[in-house]
Amino acid sequence: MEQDINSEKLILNAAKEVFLEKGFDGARMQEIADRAGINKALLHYYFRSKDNLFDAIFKDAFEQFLPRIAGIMTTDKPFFEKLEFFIDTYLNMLSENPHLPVFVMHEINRSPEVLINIIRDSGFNPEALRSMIKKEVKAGTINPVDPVHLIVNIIGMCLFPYMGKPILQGFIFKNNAEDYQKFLTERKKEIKKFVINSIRKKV
Amino acid sequence: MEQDINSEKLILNAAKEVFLEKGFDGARMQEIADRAGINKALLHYYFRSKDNLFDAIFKDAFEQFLPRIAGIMTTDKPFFEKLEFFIDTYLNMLSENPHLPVFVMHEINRSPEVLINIIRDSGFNPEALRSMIKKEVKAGTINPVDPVHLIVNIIGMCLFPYMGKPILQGFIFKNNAEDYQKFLTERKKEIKKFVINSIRKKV
DNA sequence: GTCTATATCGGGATAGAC
DNA sequence: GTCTATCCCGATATAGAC
Repeated sequence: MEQDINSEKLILNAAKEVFLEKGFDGARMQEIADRAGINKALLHYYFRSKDNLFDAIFKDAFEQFLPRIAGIMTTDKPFFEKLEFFIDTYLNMLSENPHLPVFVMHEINRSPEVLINIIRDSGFNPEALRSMIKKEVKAGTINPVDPVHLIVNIIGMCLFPYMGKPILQGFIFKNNAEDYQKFLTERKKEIKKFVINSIRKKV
Repeated sequence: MEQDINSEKLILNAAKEVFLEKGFDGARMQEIADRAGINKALLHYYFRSKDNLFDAIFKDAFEQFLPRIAGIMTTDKPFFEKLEFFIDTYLNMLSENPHLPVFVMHEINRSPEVLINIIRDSGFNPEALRSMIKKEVKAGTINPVDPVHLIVNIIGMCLFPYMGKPILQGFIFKNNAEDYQKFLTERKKEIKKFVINSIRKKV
């Protein structure tokens, strides 16, 4: 654990917290400074403006939000194992960053132009994923299924319990946080079961 | 079409647009006034403050966001028909209000206390839904499945393509809006197929 | 009810001492 | 590099004429 406690790191950590909770428009430079335990002027010393500070955070957050599948897909494990591994890792990431999805989607709505640049930078290539699923369909491992729809289904099922936490916890679980936590851990096996049931070839 | 073009309606319509696009913190009273074609001072004449105006919009939006299932569930149609009807109506609503999900979830993060009041007002009762699904499981119509997980799965699959539109359209569809629209219409049958495949009893 | 003009204040940004 | 004090604009809100 290299706990570099220099000011820049402190600022970035605090800024990430505040921006993720409040969004760009709701975030206050004062609050970021307070949480970082430093002065407001220092923010402008390290990052010239609120926009600059935000960009540093957002780029990072967005890349984390994009499922890191390249690594998973190149292994030679069986398809269903890859699938389960992907669901596990993505849900783990969400547990550690529960605000990430709403933050990213809200901010992208605000200014979709930013996306263009990030797309260029990121080496994200959906084609690998597509062809992999097609291969499985051809091999007869799984039922015929459109790769994009399958991915969107899975990610949607993973994201919603985190994005909708206040609603679900409030309405369905009568605000019992413990019950909701239990529900979240259950989802790993539930999503896997649901997906595999749907696409596995029947005997 | 009773096109009541009195100022209050004009304001509410404009406010809904702006708040849904920008969120509370990003919305500007000036922009709302402009879009309504009236003066900024008039906003404060009808609604005392930005908060008041927002509350009027949010309550409405939130109730729309909650899937209106009560009516569907009381019919005596077969289970799978109810299911398909639910998916169709929910996706139709989202097509007409694409910003709704991100808006609601972002704003609820900002101040979850508001939820409490709305819960009290709304007559939403998840118990009916729960017991209905349980009944189907018992009757052997569908595989054993936890009702809450099933609902969360379905709603997640419906919501994500709308919330993540800029991302999906940008990354997967190379910013071709037409292709993405086609994808969205496909989802009706894809989600139904995916769900039914997963829970239907095998012969 | 609807407007113009203005008060008030919060928050991003800068100056300048140390 | 870090602080205090201050500038200054933009945005909500109000006063008051018509």
